[in-house]
Amino acid sequence: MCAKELSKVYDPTEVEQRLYEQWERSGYFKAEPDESKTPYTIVIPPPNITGQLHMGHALDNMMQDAIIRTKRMQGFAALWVPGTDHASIATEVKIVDKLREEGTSKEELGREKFLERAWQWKDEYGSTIVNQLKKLGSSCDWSRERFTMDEGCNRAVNEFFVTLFDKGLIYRGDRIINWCPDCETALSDAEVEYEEHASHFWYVRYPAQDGGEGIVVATTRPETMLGDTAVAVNPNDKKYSHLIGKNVILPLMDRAIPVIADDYVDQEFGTGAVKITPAHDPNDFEVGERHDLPVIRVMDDRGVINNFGGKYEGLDRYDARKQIIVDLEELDLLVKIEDHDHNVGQCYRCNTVVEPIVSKQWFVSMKGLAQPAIDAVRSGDIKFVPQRSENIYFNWMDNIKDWCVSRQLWWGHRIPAYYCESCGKMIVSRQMPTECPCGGTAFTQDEDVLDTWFSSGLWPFSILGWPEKTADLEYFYPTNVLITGYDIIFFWVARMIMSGFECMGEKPFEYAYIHGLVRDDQGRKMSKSLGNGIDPLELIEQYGADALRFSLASGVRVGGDMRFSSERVLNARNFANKIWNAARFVLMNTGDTVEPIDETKLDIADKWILSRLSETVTQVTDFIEKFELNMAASKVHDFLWNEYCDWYIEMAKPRLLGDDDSAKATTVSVLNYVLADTLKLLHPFMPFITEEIYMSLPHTEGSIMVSDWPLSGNVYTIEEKAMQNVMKMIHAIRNIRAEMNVPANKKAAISILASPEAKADYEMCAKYIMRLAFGSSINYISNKSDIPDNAVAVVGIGAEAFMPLGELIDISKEIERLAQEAANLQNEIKRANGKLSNTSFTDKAPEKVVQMERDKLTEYETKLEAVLQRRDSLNK
RNA sequence: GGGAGCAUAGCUCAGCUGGGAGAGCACCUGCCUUACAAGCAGGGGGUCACUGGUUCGAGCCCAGUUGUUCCCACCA
Repeated sequence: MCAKELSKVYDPTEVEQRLYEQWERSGYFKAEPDESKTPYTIVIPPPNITGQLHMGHALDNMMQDAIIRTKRMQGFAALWVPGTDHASIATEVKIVDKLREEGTSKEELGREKFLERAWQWKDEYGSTIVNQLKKLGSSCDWSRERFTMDEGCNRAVNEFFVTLFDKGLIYRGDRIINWCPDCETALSDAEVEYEEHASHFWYVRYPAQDGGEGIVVATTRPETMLGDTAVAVNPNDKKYSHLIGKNVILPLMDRAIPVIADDYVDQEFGTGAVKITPAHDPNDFEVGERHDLPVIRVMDDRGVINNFGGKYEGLDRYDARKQIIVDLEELDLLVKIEDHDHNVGQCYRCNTVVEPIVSKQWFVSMKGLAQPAIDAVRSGDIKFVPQRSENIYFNWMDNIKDWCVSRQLWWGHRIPAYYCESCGKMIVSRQMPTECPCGGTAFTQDEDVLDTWFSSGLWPFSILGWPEKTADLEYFYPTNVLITGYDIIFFWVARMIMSGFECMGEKPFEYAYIHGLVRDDQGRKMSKSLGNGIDPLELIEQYGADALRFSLASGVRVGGDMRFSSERVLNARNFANKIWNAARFVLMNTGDTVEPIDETKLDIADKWILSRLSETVTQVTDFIEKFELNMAASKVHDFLWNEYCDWYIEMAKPRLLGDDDSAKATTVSVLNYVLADTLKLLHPFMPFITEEIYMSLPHTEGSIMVSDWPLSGNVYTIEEKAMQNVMKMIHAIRNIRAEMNVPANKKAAISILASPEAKADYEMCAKYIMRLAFGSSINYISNKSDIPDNAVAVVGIGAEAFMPLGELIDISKEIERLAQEAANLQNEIKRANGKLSNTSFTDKAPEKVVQMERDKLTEYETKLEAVLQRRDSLNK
């Protein structure tokens, strides 16, 4: 593009779309096993097919993209595998809702037709989220896009299931599980969310069978009493010892149930007596097993009382509760009601209060699987970033319980267990068996499907070909970093680690980078119900993907949540515009070609900026390596804006306008090369604008995506230091001009009296001081006698500057100002002297620190001398 | 009950292994200085939550207190 065509304001919309299409066509996103390169692999946390891109995705994917882009430029075979998750329960809930709207139901449709609908749904909506990820600029290898329910993933699921079953690590049995009466399926413990609800304790008397007073129990769920099969007390509890072994009458049901003794009961809590409902409470279930109690399940799958609930049959669980309380009151068996806040478990998908229910389900035995996964993190084989997020992991893993993996849903991987239609024998196998030992040849597959996370837990290797031994798997596994939020450590991260060791015998990733949540500007979780969600797509449309990405990058704290407001994006947009205009300036001054940098021709300003660039390259590279993207982003930002634009470009102007062709050419080279390297450093965060500019720089070839990551270059310590002093002087001059309200367009003659050591530096920078300190002329003087009259003085390091500002100078005020400055310096000198005369400081502090203090002291003393002399000379 | 994070300018947050408190926004002053007013130059503004300790030296390390956010477990 010709420089003249660049508009004054950067317009991201057109650029982003065009470049993304170009990138996709170019094949730069693709990665193949390449023995000449080192692999670097990231697998995407597959978003749900029902999903809409939200800020969490945006953050997550920006980070992955930034890292994979960096690695690609650093010469790795960088692979980022994308895909989507079938999200069994989440998707099924949505489809069921849709069917309800249409006036039908999944039962009416039947399994086969329902699944057809589900696949249609997937085809229709699964691409939405993918297209949204593309809008962000994600450089995934789309040719490898996967789906957790595709054929390969299904093979992996069956393989894993059968292997675990054969090892005895998967079993089927009646256990207490969390049941969602709305979704009508079992849930795993991780799928239950607890929330505090205001509720009550109901104290109910169970009269003794022999007509005695009996026993009072307290309960938060009175409706479960219909299924009580005992009352338990602590064996050491004297107040109840006489009842142990006797029977009490279960009210409303008129059933005699025993009073049993069990250590589980806390004498101090409630009445010290507990009603035992083995079918509806996990603790009671265990008590029941110990005492061989009957298990009576009184609710059906919809949470409605069943035929074991006597006259309450047909009532919803909450209606039954109300009725039971009324009835107990009438019987005078309700002793009292207490207010009680109570944590209730809710389904993480539909928020319905879950019911602990005994049910026949499939379980994975976890203890054995967990051990190698725990060890790997303990030993540092897998590293969590930040390290403290390990705590969440260990806490879960150390207390891991068996995982209920069966779901009474249709959308998902069907459990590979088959039942012989002749003899009922169960066969677990990779494919439908052909013959049963009994001779039967007809089989029915288990109705249930597997927990979504059963398949996503295999993601890092199933998408590379497992259980086949593919070249991809060999080359790209284990992956390097997994980036995700702390909210799915249990669901996903932990399970991938376990399955990784089980299936591959090796960790699935080296680093688990755990980031926080994106919150609104008041620190609240973004949610649909609050309506405080910020739509990343709207932000992209308004400000551009680069701006969104940069604002996210500069906001991520390692491990912490981030507050987000669109103001941040506005800032990033302004930054994009700043870059754009810097580039515009460079291109306006650049011809068709750019000479390579000739070190022998470099000016002090060139060396300064190159030195600063080198430092920036080191830091940015380092921070990205440590996944500290916010630091990396802010370093490039500061370099580009505060050093390259504010100083270097300004210093380039007098040279570009001058008539020294060689200096002009050198300036153009440095401007271009430094800009190109800076764009590269910025590319991981702002891929589009950097590409757009990079491709228009004459000395670059091809796409920035596949350019080489910058290496740190020469550092010019001496020039950097000298330049710094000059910059300080310029700053001081601007400062005093502003103080005296001298507008920038009113130029002043500047005389500089420099020390012999600093003289050369200040002379070299004449043109810069002239321009940046608003000089009309500049001359270097050697004697105090040459100081112009009526001049204001600025004391810098190694030099003093004088500006006759004519009528603006009030001698008496100037003397006052100098006196004030002298006082400040004296204070500093006093402080430094105090420190340096403290022997414990000089003895114990590192030499470097002491020396720094000495240098400061000398500097202040020199300055003070100059200030005092100046004051005295004005006084005369 | 167990555990973790956070507390720094009016707001949002940086601050690396301890060595004179920073940025952006907001505010004030002056500038359309031909890359950029989505900008430039300058400025004001902080008892680094509190208390104690370690240290020559603490925003940073240690102990405790308060406030706040979150995670886990769960008592019927």
